Amino acid sequence: MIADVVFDAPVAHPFSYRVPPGWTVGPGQRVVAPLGGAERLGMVVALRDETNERLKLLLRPADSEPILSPAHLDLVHWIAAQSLSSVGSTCAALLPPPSPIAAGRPLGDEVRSRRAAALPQARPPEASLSESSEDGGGRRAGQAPLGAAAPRPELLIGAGRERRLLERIAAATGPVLVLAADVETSARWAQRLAKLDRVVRLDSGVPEAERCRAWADLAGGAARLATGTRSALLAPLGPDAIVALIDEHEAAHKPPGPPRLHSRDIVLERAARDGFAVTLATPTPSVDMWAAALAGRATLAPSPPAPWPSIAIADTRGILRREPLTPPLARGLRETVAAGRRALLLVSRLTSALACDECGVVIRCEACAIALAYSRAAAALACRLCGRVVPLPEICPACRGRRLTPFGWGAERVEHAVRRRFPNVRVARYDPDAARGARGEAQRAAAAAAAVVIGTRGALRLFGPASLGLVGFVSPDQLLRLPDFRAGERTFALLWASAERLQPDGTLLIQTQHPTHYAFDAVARQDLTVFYKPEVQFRAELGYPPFRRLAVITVRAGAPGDTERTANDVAAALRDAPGTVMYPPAADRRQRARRIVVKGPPELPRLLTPVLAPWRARGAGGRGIIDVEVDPVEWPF
DNA sequence: AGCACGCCGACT
DNA sequence: GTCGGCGTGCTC
Repeated sequence: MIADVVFDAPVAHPFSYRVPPGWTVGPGQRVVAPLGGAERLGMVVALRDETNERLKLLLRPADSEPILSPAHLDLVHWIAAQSLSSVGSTCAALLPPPSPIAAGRPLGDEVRSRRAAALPQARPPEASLSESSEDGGGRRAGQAPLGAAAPRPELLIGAGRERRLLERIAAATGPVLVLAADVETSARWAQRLAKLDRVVRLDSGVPEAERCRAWADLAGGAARLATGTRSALLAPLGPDAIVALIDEHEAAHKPPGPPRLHSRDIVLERAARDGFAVTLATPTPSVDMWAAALAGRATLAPSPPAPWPSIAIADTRGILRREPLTPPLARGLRETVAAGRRALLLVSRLTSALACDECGVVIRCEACAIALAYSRAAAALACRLCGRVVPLPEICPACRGRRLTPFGWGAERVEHAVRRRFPNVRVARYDPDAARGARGEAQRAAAAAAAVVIGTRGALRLFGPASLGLVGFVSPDQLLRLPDFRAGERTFALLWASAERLQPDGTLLIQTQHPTHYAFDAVARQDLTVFYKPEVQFRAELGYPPFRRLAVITVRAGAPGDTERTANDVAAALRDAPGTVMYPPAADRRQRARRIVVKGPPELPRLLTPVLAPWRARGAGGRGIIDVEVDPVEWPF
């Protein structure tokens, strides 16, 4: 017997091994096998009734039985094809690490019969294995395979959505899986569900042994309620399951690395195949899901409007801003603090840059070409990419001008201004991305005790619902102006999330030069449609997702000349791909790579795969120097 | 991805 | 004279 095994590596093909006599392995079971002189964890994708003495032997099973049913193994193939990732990497990202106990013994079969019963053994007949592996991906958010009989996914929106979800779970008798974008949210939901029944956690926030037991308990029926993150997407569930995805709009549902596919897209595809119900709970759905609902592929379940803070706009047009705080925001801060309430100032970035008042040039890193971050405290400029620190220049390198001033309201500048204006108020800066570990904890404690917190969007998680007296958006125009078609969507989500954290008599104050922007209007009127209607129209007119799909191809060869030449070769090949539009290669910020953006129809992955194959294959003529990101969440420029 | 092999610069 | 850089290629 020969087993075809895939590994967590960007290699498209499986590796073949002899199955030692007496073993019973199946497709979907993980094994340890020798590869490249090391013992590596792999996934058996096929078994062949042949033999070849020159092949190496498998070393030991890593799962005591298949962790993926044939149907789910096929789903993994679909995911890999969608995202142009390898099957092995996809398995590695979407499954929990194998149990050390199972890996240590030759073969375990004591739980086999019980567990197999809970796994769906076959896909709906109309969606055959070969069809789905070949299709490379017409289906998008909320698009069920033709003829499948799964209920439509439901978007739980509005106030009280999480309470409603909890009620629904309480009423359910079948298995329930709650999927969160991060471990902390998974933990929070585990606590909530614990009031109903025993809950197991499938995420990395619990010890590994507990995590493994959770999977087995869910499969065997010993546990009915589970929470987890991305590694729980393929957890064993019966067809009567309820699966809930929390905060569907969160970019964290599509973390870096393979498979580059949003958890929402994976869970919707799985639900359509397995025939279970999906609930997406979010304050502000992604535009993709909203459009799916408009097209009838998902249903909206709104709540009646709840108490809402007042929204105030401070129009900054025509005002030369030497101060981050306009008079209305300064007054709001003073009154909020005086009333013993807390305030949050949201800045769009942590740092400011230095620019020349005379010629307008921004001081950039010589090596990386990105704007150097201005620090008043350190009296220096620092590069966020390479770490280089240079003293503040006296004169403009471009025009020799002497008027260099900071621009952009970074957290540090805003903090300085607030402290100067309110010397007796406890002010804290919170930037969770910059400060991790012990320093992060200290910062968190300082922020928890402060009356005024200044931070980027990550600071929102410091505050519960209806806990703030004032949220000030110092300069949301910086967010809106980002060269990213999702800039509006992200700004809107942040505004709405801020409003939900304000007390009903609190105030959301927005300083902007675009006082009539529909994102602000929608929040002010507490009406999602005011934002989504024009946004969906804009996406449709300009051919952006979800109406067209995008892929970003990064080319990086050894020498700069090679990179450029290869990028041009790839671009020439793409120009002939039917139904796609290609934007010519552009240098990335570090000038070390070229990026090519391709727009295309829903089946874009299938169109790209053969065209890019010559560059994606390694060895044997291939170059292995390109990287493909399908459906990017962040615009790369 | 890891890891080995392989050919050119600064040093115990 | 070696140590070590990472460019190229392979792993059943």
